[in-house]
Amino acid sequence: MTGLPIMSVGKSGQNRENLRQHNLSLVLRLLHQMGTVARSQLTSITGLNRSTISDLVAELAARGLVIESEAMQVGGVGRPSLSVATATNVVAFAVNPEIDATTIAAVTLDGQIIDRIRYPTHTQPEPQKAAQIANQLITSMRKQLPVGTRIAGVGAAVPGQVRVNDGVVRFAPHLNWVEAPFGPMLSQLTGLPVSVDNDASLATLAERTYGSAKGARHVVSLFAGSGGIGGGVIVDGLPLRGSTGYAGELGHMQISNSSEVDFSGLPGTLEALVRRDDLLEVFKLYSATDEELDFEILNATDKGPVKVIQSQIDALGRGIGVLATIFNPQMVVLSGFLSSLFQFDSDRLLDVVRKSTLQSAHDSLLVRTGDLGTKAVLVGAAELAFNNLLENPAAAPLFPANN
Amino acid sequence: MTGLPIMSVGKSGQNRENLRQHNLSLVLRLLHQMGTVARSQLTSITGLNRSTISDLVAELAARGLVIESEAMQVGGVGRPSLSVATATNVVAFAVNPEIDATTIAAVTLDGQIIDRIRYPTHTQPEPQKAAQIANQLITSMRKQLPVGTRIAGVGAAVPGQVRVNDGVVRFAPHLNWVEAPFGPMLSQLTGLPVSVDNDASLATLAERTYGSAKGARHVVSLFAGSGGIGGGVIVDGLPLRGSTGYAGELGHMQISNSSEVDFSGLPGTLEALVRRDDLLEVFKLYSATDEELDFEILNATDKGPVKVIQSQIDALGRGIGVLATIFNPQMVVLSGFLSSLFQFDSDRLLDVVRKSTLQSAHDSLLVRTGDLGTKAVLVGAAELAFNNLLENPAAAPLFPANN
DNA sequence: TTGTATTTGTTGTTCCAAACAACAATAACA
DNA sequence: TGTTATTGTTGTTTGGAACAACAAATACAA
Repeated sequence: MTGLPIMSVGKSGQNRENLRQHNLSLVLRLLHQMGTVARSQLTSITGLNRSTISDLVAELAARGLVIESEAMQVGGVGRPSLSVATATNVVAFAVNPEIDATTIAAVTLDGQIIDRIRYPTHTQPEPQKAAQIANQLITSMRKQLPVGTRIAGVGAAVPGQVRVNDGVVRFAPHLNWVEAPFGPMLSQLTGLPVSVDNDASLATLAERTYGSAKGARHVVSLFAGSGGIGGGVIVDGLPLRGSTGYAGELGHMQISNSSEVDFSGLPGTLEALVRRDDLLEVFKLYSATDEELDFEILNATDKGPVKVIQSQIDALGRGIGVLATIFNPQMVVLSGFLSSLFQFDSDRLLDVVRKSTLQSAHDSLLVRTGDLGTKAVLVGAAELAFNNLLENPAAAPLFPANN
Repeated sequence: MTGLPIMSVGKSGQNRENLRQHNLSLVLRLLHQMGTVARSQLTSITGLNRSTISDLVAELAARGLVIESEAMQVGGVGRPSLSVATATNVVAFAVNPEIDATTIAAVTLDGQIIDRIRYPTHTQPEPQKAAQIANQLITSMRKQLPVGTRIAGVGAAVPGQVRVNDGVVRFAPHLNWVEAPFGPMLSQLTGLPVSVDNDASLATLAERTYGSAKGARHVVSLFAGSGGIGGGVIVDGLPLRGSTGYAGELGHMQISNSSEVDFSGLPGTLEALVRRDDLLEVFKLYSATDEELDFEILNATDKGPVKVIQSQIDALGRGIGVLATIFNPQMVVLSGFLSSLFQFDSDRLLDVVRKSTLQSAHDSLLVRTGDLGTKAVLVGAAELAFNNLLENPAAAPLFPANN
């Protein structure tokens, strides 16, 4: 019972530096999420003293991360409080390689996309090629950013399973990538820190920070696109990652005895039962944008399509029920064509959910559609890139846009 | 974008008191988990300064929570380090009402059960009655504890869904309790603080702290008894509770199209497919202890029983696969007769698990049996009761055993 | 046995971030 | 115009962790 240190608490003692870092991080995170906040609000939200907030904001301003402006609030008694906002010249790059295109965006510290390029490719790019494309796009975008812009880093959202620690894409079936060190490659090329994660997990993060799950502490999200069904989970305010970073692959959970297999070869999973291709087929389409598919679903009346839609709604409902039972979240967020399914017959979906969910967990459950659409992945990827800065505002490096 | 505070960070700014509290809590938690630790180890584990550890330990000793003793380590160069251990006179009571008995235990701060009473009942007790029984047992046990013993509180492990915030048992099918305020009742009777949680969640906590999942940060546990299948999840070192406290009801997740229903009326769930009663029936037993059932399973050779066992193994494997895909845990811990199923044919179980788990999440997955057996629930309940003390060693109240 | 190197505990001092107190600034309102 | 309420600012206080110097206790080599 003695001897070996059994726990892995890893230097979690708190000293003065941690204290300051924690508070700086807290203030910057609040501004990051809320955009503009009065200093007096910061004191009441954090519980810190007026003078402490003054000091913290001054330090953040000195580092060029926030800007103090004249009071904007009107109506209250007493001296008007100064407004604090995130600096507009701090950005992160978001990278999203997909089967038919690679997209790049520049996102500001308050979550606004200020620039965006979509670079179509004929075939699915090799990892090395995708990294080169991304680097070129970033390089050219970097030149066009306003002088004085500073870059926090790069976040990549990949449709596949990602080892978050080292930025290696373990398996991305739609890109045909296996054990691809995309993060290190792109970091090498750009000279910027690169973080990589699963696209659906990042979209979830974006919905939590700016979208329909804003501020929620317990969220399950399902995200469907041409690349199957992805998922993301927020537990107590933080993304669920699991021991090696693969947690949240909600599309691949088996919910039925069906022998239909998904893109990873598992039978009876949510992804095997709720398939974009099956919808396209019944609508006699070879390909369609998300908007076109949405239109077809919402206007479906023929028996064939309706039957397929209903069967997918039923499977989706069961999946949601399982997740709600396991996680007891405040809400479930649906994106991509899943929100079309929801809107087609929300009563049916909610009914299936109710029948598949443990009563207690169902009581306060909300099912919603995502707010951010295709922005979610990019904003989420930028979130990932901003994380270092938000975690340690005093020490995280910033890079010049043009040198 | 301004105005309303959107986030719910709730006074999370850190001040000096928090700092001290955090460090006291950290040290006490380490001792709680590791039993006896050298002071020099505390410095290296926490990263705090030697003199700071000295100060913290002195404060904890002054409050009677820890004891410093002579150096026990031998062999090293240099001055031997003093040993620090948790005080032996601080205990929590664990309460576990079940269908046919109510069990009480006194557990020390280092997780040892020093006293235990099982009080059989003929019928399932009403909440009020169960609270009275528990109070009587606690009162009599309180008198027999050594003079000077101090009590941190009471933790109750209930086989059902518990609203952790207010100690109300929302639904416990085996006890036939609905919306029963068991926590407040017992607190009223005993005059002690009472916390309540689901029994399987607490057993998981115990396995994480002292059992086969000791020190693991990502654990899924499945726990089977006469009351169906319960579950518990540890995410990043902390129990998963969900937004209203009902998370982790893993037995009630639908994994198949079967129409068999579980105790909560849901069809096709893990609990509906892995049933103790089905095993008893095929063994032609009316009732059996866990040990008897374990013996029967491990020695089964007849075609009928083997077939049932195999079918349950297959369902269990699928359930584990779903959970491993969702949570990507380091390990899955099986307790109760699930460990018997595992031991009967571990190859078969692991094979099913492999086929139901996303490859990435399967790579580093361990499946283990629980170490603590029936102790787990009681130790876990005591953990719950100790939580206040561990969270804030300087402020949490302690109560005398005999007055 | 003695001396040296090594590690740990102890004590007094230093340092730093947050709290606090007093005052100035700026609004609403009577 | 004076009063009240709220917020920002400045200088001081405070508490807890780090630090430095020294003492204590061991292993090991000479």
